[in-house]
Amino acid sequence: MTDSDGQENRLIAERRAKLARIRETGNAYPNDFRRDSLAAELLAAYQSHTAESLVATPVEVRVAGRLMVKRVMGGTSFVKLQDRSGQIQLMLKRDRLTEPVYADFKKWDLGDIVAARGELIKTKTGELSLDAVEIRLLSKSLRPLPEKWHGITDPETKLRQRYVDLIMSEETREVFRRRSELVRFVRGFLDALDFTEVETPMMQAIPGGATARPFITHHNAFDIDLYLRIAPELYLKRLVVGGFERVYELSRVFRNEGVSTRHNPEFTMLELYQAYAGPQDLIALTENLLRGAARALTGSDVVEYQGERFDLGPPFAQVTVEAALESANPGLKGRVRDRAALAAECAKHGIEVHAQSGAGRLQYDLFEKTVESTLRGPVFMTQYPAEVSPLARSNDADPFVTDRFELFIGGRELANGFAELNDPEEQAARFHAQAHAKAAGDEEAMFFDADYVRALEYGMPPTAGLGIGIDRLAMLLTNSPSIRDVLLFPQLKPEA
RNA sequence: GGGCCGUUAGCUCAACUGGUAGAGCAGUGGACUCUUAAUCCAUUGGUUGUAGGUUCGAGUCCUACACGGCCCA
Repeated sequence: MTDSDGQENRLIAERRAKLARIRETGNAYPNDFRRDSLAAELLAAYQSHTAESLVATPVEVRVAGRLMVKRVMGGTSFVKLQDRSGQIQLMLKRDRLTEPVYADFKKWDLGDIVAARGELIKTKTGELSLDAVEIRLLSKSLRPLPEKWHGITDPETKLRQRYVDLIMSEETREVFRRRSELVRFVRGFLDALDFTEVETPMMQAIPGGATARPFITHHNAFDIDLYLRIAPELYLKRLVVGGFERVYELSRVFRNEGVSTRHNPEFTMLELYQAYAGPQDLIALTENLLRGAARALTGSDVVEYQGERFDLGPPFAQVTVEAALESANPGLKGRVRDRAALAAECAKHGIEVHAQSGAGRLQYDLFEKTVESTLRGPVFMTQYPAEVSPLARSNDADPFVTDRFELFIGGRELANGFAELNDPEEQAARFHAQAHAKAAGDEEAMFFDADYVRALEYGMPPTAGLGIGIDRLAMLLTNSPSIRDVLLFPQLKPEA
């Protein structure tokens, strides 16, 4: 692992010595070469041409990239350059390049950044190649690349040295191209619906909008502690008050919790708010967004994920939390709001029951434990308890629950939305209850945000809001088993 | 936090019940003017994750620790 081993030093030392010789004869890191073609463009345009037609109408091009394959023979050698689009083969002939240039090339190493100019040809085996008349070393690579055939297999090295993983693995490059495509799709989708993208504070004096432990940092000039945001929610709703009737933010949030295949301390969330809309409007929007993203990224409504198939084509099922609880826990039949019955079921599953937890809290804990992982989906779970939804509007007919929904696919929560609580007095009461729980030791409970209540007092139109975990959606659409696979630089413990 | 597994050359992997740490790729020297994981000849390279312990002898057995993976909470 460490670089200070004599062995690696020897390999690097050889390359450093080569670099030193290059420095003696000129600029070792020139930046005056300009390419005019990418590997994939050339293959797309000329792979179908015959050898004869390429001779009859010569095409001269300039390419550059990383040296990934090197097959040296006596007077003719073949190498492959890798650029952002793919790889192209160069044919290097001693007679054409001249003896000293060819001799220099033989000293180059895999990993070097190289430029070439020449005419396109077809080799005897029909591979489109560049018959080089000029080659240059643009950037010396000092560290040896992993083995060409297997690349990196150690998952830790792939994450810690993502740059090497990206050099070696087309699969990894493809995952992150698709993630980028996903984000672009989402922005286009929302822009087309007349949503405005905004940026709200990541450093907040009062973290809110979710139940989670925040990171704390310090602002020197004000000499105050600030929190990294756990959600943008309360700021986005202030903007709805201000008249941004359709608003979204697609950006990073931070939660001070452990790492797992599904969790990273910082992750990317889409949150959007739409005035004069209800939960069913956002359920429809969520379906359209997922369906469109699947089509854009995979060309199909049917997503294959870790051996399962999920059809995002038809409208997704909707099931209430209480219905799912009753079918997963027969002991709750007809007593799904009975705190004693819920506590008994919780005990059965080893769930800690706190004295201050009401029936809603116990329902939610039991739901997470006995239902969530069984939900294949896509399915919207609806009617979440008000007790665990302090920012959601209560259901008109049944104030025990809120008009909230969560989308599950493959046992994982992907989205969370609800009709927003816009009654300032009830919001103040809910904040008080949260602050009370926090005082009683619940570190994830919310703070009382007086300015947010003041904003609501100016009047917020009836609004529905939605949050979608972009990393988890990227996992689904790239068939990645771990969130680390869709994060370029996931959080790891520092190297020893 | 608990359980199990992993860590050997730059990379990918071997090394039986404890008995001289090996191979392929990469590298170095040589041959080779259409290769496709090019081929052929020769060759360098190791504090076996770290620190202890048991033993005549430890990559291998024991303990602790570090990092990672999987499962559970």
